[in-house]
Amino acid sequence: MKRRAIARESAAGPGYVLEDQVGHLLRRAHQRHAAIFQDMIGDPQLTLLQFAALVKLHDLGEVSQNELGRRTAMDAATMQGVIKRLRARGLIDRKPDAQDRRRVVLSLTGDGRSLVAAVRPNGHAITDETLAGLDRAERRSFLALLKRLA
Amino acid sequence: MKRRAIARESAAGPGYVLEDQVGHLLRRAHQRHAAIFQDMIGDPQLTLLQFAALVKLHDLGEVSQNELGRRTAMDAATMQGVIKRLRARGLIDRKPDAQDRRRVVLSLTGDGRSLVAAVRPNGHAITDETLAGLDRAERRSFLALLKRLA
DNA sequence: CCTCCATCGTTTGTATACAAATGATTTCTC
DNA sequence: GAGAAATCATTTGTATACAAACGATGGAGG
Repeated sequence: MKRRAIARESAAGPGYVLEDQVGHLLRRAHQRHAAIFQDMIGDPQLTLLQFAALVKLHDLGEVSQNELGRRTAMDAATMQGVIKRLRARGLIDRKPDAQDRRRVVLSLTGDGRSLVAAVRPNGHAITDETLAGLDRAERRSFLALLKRLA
Repeated sequence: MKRRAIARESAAGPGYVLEDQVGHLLRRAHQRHAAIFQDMIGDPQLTLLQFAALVKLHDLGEVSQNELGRRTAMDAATMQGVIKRLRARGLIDRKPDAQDRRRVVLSLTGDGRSLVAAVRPNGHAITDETLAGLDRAERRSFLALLKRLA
């Protein structure tokens, strides 16, 4: 049965179905999550990456821009834009690093801390909604496997 | 034990760790897959979405632009750009739809078909490399769960 | 047959993503 | 300690992503 199916696919073509590919499924799952995030985060202006940068910066206190990028999986050029927009909203401060003059030290402003306090709790509901359809055991299993791929 | 941990997190903060969130993990897994794709697809100019559009168009023969977008999970504006670049490379033809004058019918050119034939086999190796680290059973399980989220 | 509504493809504007190159600095190495 | 290599932040250029608004067309209902 299995063998027949494989033989038929090989004859008819490469048996490559776009909808079954990990990459395509990862992309669609991420799309869906992004939509849920925008719906539920509570601040329509805030994007996924901006939220990630704010939360991480809140946890770290002070970091250089590139370091924050590494911690949030953004490259330097992308981080550039994200930080620029967060600074424009007055959520982030920057000052030169005393030890290393190449670096810029980032930190949250009062508004930034307030916003994190206000929206971070929504993160749990967003995660929950993203995983809706999976039960407890399935979620645990899925997250464990996904973590090994990331 | 579990209760202690939860209580401590609630006291210290929301217990929201960026690295453990589905959204962040989905994003990083997709990033890694995209890098593997660019490495292994065989045509450095070809992107993930362009590949998806070509493969889907190969399977369907002829479709309208919006329809192809639906089949590949791209919105109309994104599809616009993807098709424009594929047309610029001479991989795709377009002609007006006889029945519906709003529509444009897309199809692969000879070059387009050749390219699909040349690079689609690499898709399997890309999927394989993306899932490296998971054994057969884990892959099956992961893909089944991911499909339910997408 | 005519108006309302949906769909099609397009454009504009904003926000990722990342390669590649840049100038300023720091660190590494001999 | 000087030259080489690496790191930092930035800029440029290309390619997604998607909301929103657009004009053109199509279909449905009265």
